[in-house]
Amino acid sequence: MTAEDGDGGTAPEARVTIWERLERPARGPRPALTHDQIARAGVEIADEQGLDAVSMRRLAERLGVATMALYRYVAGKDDVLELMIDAVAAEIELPRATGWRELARGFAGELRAVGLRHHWLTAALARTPHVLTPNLVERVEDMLRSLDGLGLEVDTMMAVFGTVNAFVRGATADEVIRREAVRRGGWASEEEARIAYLPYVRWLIGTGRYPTLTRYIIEGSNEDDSQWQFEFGLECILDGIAARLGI
Amino acid sequence: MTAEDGDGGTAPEARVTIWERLERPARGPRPALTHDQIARAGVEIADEQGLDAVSMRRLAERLGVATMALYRYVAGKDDVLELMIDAVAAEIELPRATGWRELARGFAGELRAVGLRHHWLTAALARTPHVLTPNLVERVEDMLRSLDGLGLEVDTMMAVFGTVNAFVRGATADEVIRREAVRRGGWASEEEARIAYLPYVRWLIGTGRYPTLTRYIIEGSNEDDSQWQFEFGLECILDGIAARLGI
DNA sequence: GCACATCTGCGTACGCCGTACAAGAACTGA
DNA sequence: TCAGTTCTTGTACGGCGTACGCAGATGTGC
Repeated sequence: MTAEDGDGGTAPEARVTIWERLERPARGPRPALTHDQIARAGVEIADEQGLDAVSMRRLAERLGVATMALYRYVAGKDDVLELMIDAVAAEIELPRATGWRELARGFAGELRAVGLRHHWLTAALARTPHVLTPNLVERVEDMLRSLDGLGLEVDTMMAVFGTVNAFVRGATADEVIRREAVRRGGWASEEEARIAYLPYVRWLIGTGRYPTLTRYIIEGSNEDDSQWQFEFGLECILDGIAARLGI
Repeated sequence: MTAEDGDGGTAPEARVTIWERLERPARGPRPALTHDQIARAGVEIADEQGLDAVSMRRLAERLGVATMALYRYVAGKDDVLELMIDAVAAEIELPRATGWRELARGFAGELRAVGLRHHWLTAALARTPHVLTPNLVERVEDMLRSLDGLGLEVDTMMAVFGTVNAFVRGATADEVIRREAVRRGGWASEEEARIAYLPYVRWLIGTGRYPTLTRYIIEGSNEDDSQWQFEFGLECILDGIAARLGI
């Protein structure tokens, strides 16, 4: 939260993104780090100890440089997050040369997998303002291309992508939050967490105001809930899109 | 990130949520604050200056008490976030006595409206571990009840709710991020932001690797994009659910 | 070969943050 | 009245992001 003022009546100043500053000038001493190394180190720390553990000091320590050395490569911590997001976005591998529906399925599954593998991703995406990192843009392009030539307007194509994207992010975020609650609470399994929260749940049920939810808690077979819910939702969405657009 | 260890082999300890600690004992001096006031003050600060501005010090200052006084009412900052989330969740007003589809539409629209009105909500939901606040639970119950009696299993009912919920949260998050980028960049309008990012977009287009995205940028009529995209996606989802479940 | 512009790495310092701790103030029930 | 309980507060600690300026490494033009 550095440029927080927002009240200045100044003219729209051009924002220079990291991605435009990547090529290094050929004048001074050779840099000791690359942006890739920074991104990788950040991802490692976040994977191991959570996003809050990614501090400039710890990052520098892991890279073997002084804290302030990092600021030669990034303008601030937000840039680090952006590098990290782009790094894991590269892990999204889309299937080649299939129809839009297969590609959407692949994109959804991969995005969810990445979000679960890197449990900090959801929080990072919610924090950083600039989300058009190169690797993400590349996936968007692939998705749009699969929808091209079906007689849709570009706005509609983007809406299709946006719908799938929004669902996957929301579903993954929910799932991650539940898993994180288990981890941060110090419980070994979801079962232990359920036991720990039992008094609260009992209190909820005891109020008598949530009969349907109570039925879900008691009757529901909560086996592999998340995966099944995700696939159910995704197929509904793809069905709805196909029907509405006639594709 | 207080209970971050997660390695202790201790037994599953019961977690006592705020909601169970709300009733006060009748012994000591009268409390100067209520949880409601704390929630309201937090929401005000976040609305005005963003979620990062909600610090225990600032919160206490606005309430006219010392910083540490807050800790008589909350166990830590996470509790404050939870109170804030529950406070704005109360703003979700569902239509009465309609079919599941109308109710889902209402829920979606209201949740999106709340998320846009309180632009910090998305980030808050991504940070706090415990998301079963009373007011949220109440909305879940209403949604589930509207699906009851249609011959669905409880798991399916919950999946329907989860799908709609995930989509709305994802879509709203995306929208908020875009708006926040404008605000934090200090630009007065989205048009100014577009101009500021023009060099980057030009660079993206210049690479020639994103032809379909380029077409969207050039041909797309980006008028009221978000609202239209949201409604398009929502209707597709409701269509798909109705068709798949025969309801 | 050498001065100079330029870039890199780093140490220090400032003002924030969340919150542990313990002592004092306010209130109640006996 | 007064012991017991709860509420409020000041201080302090370790951590955070990063502004600033200096020392040294590196390439360029003479």
